[in-house]
Amino acid sequence: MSETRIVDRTDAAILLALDTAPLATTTALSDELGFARNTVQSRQRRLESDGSLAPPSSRLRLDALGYQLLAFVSIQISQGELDPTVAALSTIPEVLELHAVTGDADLIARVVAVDPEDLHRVTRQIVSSYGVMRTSTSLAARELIPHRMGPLLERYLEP
Amino acid sequence: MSETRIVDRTDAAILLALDTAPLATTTALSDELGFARNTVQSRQRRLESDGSLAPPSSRLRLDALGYQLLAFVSIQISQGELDPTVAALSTIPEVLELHAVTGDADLIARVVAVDPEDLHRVTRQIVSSYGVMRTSTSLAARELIPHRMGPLLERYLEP
DNA sequence: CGGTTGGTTGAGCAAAATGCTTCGTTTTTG
DNA sequence: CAAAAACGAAGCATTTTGCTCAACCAACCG
Repeated sequence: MSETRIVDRTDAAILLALDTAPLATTTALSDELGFARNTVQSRQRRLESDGSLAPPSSRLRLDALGYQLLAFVSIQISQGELDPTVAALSTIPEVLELHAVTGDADLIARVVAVDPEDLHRVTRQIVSSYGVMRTSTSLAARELIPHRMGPLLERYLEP
Repeated sequence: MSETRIVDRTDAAILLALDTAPLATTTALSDELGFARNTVQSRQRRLESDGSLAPPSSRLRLDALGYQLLAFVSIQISQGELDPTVAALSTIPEVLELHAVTGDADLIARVVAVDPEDLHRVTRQIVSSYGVMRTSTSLAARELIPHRMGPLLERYLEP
């Protein structure tokens, strides 16, 4: 049982304040939020060491890396070959996420590419990976709601 | 045309170093990487003000928020009603992302929930949103590759 | 109920980091 | 090739950090 600590109101307030001023100092945050500096400091450290936070590089936006194309690739795999298939797909840098899903597909991969041709290359690489039987690509043409956490966090603020 | 600045080798090195030590100071980074402190400082500031980085709260992991369930919901909508539909779906906090995709579905939403019952509630809310005709939910049972940026960034390090 | 534990606060202080500026050198770019 | 932009190095006043201590409060427990 992974005893996952769960964010509380204080953590949420700090995280939301950081969204407004990502480079804010601990002192500035404690001033603004009305917490003691000690509190903000220990909370920030705890969030980091807790494993509550993904690596900082995950903040990097894909277009800032030159990747203009995002696709969701549904993947059907051979029965009982999950582990080696995952290992094979892990070697493809453009595969940003991989999920085992219910439904007609077995896996869903989040994939990026610089242009259509590049996407084709990556898709081909996926198809030819160990254990992969069939794929189906959904190209994300427009990002209608960019990844957001704010609304969930704001729930914590009103008790 | 949004003239998007693109990350270079220096930026990539800084971001990757931060993954190892998220709370590292600018001074420590410049020491470790062999760049001048000025350089690291200006790069970090530029990344933030550039819009190259997503809000810090996007680093927060879902399970740290108490959300154990992740699902991809395919959504078919009424023709020509995109904007109001997006507006309606935006009001649901559990909808973390929304993409317009090619293929049989019109939209794909990334949705979280605390438990199956909660997911059912959220799904119902999506279905009953303005413009939504039909949905199909794929529950992400296991996260096989958690969101990662590292492999893409590491490409920048070898010139 | 008394005791314990865990988190918050406030204060203080030395050490460290930051913000900023200047200047010479590269590197890029038109 | 020349102008412009980026980088490295150095210095310094100011701010922040890291750490410690003591007091306080709430929840928890035997």
